[in-house]
Amino acid sequence: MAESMKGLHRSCRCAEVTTDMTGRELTLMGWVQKARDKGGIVFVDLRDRTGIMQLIFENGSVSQEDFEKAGKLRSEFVIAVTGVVEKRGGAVNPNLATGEIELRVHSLRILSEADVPPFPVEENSKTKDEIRLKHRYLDLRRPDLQRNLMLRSRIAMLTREFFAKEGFLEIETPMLGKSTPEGARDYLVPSRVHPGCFYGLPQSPQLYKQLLMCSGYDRYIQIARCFRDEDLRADRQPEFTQIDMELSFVDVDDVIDVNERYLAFLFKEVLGVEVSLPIQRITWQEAMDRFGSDKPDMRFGMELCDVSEVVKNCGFGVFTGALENGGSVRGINVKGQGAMPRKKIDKLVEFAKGYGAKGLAYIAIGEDGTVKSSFAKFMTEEEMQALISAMQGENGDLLLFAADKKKLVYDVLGALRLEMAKQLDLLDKDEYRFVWVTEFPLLEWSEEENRYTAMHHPFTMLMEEDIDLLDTDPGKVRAKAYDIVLNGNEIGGGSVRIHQDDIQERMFEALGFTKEAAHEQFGFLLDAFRYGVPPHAGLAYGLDRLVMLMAKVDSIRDVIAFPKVKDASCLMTKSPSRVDDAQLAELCLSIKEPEKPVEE
RNA sequence: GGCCCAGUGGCUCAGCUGGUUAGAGCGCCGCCCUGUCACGGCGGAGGUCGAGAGUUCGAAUCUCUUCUGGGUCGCCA
Repeated sequence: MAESMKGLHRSCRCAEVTTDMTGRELTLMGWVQKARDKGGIVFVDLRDRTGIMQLIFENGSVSQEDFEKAGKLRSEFVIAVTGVVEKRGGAVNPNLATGEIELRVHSLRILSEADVPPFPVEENSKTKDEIRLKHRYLDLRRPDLQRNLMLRSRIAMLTREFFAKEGFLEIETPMLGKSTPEGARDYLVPSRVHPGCFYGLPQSPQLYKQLLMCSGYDRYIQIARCFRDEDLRADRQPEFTQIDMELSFVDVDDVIDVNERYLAFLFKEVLGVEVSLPIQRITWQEAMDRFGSDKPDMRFGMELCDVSEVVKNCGFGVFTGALENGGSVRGINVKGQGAMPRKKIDKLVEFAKGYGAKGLAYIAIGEDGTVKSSFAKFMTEEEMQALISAMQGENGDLLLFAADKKKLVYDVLGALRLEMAKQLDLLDKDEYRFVWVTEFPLLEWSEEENRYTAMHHPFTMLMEEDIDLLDTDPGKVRAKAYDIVLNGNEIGGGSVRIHQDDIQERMFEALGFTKEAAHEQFGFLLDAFRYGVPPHAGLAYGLDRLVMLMAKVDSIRDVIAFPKVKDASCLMTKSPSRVDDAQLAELCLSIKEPEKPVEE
C-alpha cells in the first residue's frame, strides 16, 4: 500500500546528514537498501544518490503501527521517515560517510512498495550487461553508475564554465539537417511534408559551426548530440555526445592553446590531476613510426623499430619479399618475455593474423642467451646477431617482427604493442598521458571507391608548404589537422578549415568531386564563403570517451544513461521497432522486406 | 559481413574425458532474535541446463543449426 507524502518535506539527502546535526529532527526519503530486523529493533539502510544513512526503529520510540510496518520493509521500497539524528548507540561503521550517526525514526510512511529486483542493486555488479540494460532504470540506481553520471554532469558544467570565460558562445544547431553521403552512414528521418525526402541526423555539427564563423560569432561551443549509423564498439555508440567548438581568426596553435588550458583545468578540478603544459606534440608520421598508431598510448614504451635496412639482404624470403614489394620490416622488443611458452607465442601469431598479417616472426632470447626463432634457419648467425642488436635485444627478451606493406605493419605491431602492454599489466588507469598528434595526411586512398577520400573532412586545410603536392602526389599532402589523444584513446580531433575558395576547389578536385556535385552537397557553405569568411579552425571532443577515461571504466556504456547494444537496439524500450501502416502511409513509405533464404 | 568468448534456479558460478535424484554462495519466502551494518539461528520454495535437430542404451557435457549478449576486424570524413 502506497502512502502519500503530503505534509512532509525532505530535509536533505541521506549522506548530507552530518555529525553536527545530532539532536535535530529531520525528514529523509529514499530507497531501502537493506532492512535488518533484529526482533525488537529494526535497522534500515536508506539510500539515495548521495549514499546511505542508517535508520533505527525501536519499539517504544515509534508507534506500534509504524514499528510493524518497519518489519515489513524490503529492498527498494521507497519510504519517508521523520526522526532525530543521534550518535550511534552501537559500533560506528567506518565504511559509511554517515557511519557515526543514525536517525531514530518517529514515523514511517511507505511511499512505494517494490517487487524483488531481478539483480542486486549494489556497487560492482557482476550481472550480465543484457539483464542490466533490460532493466536500466534499476542498473542506474547502482552507486557506481550514479557516480559516473554525476561525474559526467560535472564535466559538462565545468566545460561550459571554462569556455564561457574564454569568450565562447553556446549555440544550438539543428538535429534535422541535410544528409551528406561522405563519411559515416547517416540516420535518416523521413519528411511527411516532402514525400520521398529525408533529413539526415548530424554526424557532427561541422557545417553549421563553420557557418556560424561566417556569421561572425567568433567563438562557438556546443555540447552536441551526434549520430552515426555504423557498427558499435566498447567505445562507440550510434548516438553520442561531442563537445564541439569553432574559433575564428586562429591557426593550429591557438586552438591547441585554449584546449590545453581547458584539459588542465578540467583534470585539476575533477580528478586533482596536474596536466603539465604544454602537452607533448608528435606528428602523425612519428606516431606511426614509433607506435604503429595514430592514437598512441604514451604510458609505456615498447616502440616500433624499423629493421628494413638490416634485413634487406638476409636469407629470409618473407622479409626480403615484403621489402621488394615496397613494404617494410619492423619489430617490437617485449622486454623480459623471452621465456614465453610456444603456445602463447602462437596465440600472438593468431592475434597478428586478425589484423591481416600473414604471420608473425619472432626471436625469443633465453636468459642464458640461447636463441629460439621461427626463422633462424633462413639466416646466418651474423644476420641474426645484427637483427638482435638493431632491436637492442638482450637476454630474456622477446622480439616480434611484422613484414608487409607499411600500413599493415603499423597496424599489426601497433595492436601487438597494446596487447602485450595489457598482458604485462603496464596500463595504469590512474595515469593520464596526453599527446597531440598533428600533421595528419589530408587524403587517404580508398580501394573501395577507387579515389582519394578526405581523412578528416573535405574542408580541412592543408599545410601551405604541401599545396603543390596536391596535383603531383596527393597522398603525401599533410593537413592542418590534429587529434588530442589520451592513453591511447582519441578523445578529440579537429582542424584548420579551408577558407579560400581556390584551395577548396582544388580539394574537391582531388577528391574527385565535380563542381556540380560539390555545390549540390555543400552549396550553402560555399555560398556563405563568397560573402566574407574569416579564417577559422575548430575541435570536437568525444564527451563519452572523455568521461569514460576520467571515470576509469572500460565501456562507454557505463557513462551513458541509456545506451544501445551491439546491434544498435535498446533492450529496455525495444527500439527500433516497426511502425504501423498508417504512419508509413502518411510518409508515403512502404517496406520491402529483406529476402530470407527459403526453408528446405 | 568475418573471427573469438559466454549462455546451467532471481543473481554469480561449479559441474573433468557422456552415466541415472543437476550442486554451491548470495538472494527470495516463513518463524525466531533489542545494537545490526557481508547481521545471526532454524525451516522452506525455486532449474524442461538459451532454443531446435543429430550422435548414443544414455547428453548440461559431443556434433550441426539457430537465438541472445559481449569483445574485435572490416566499417566509423
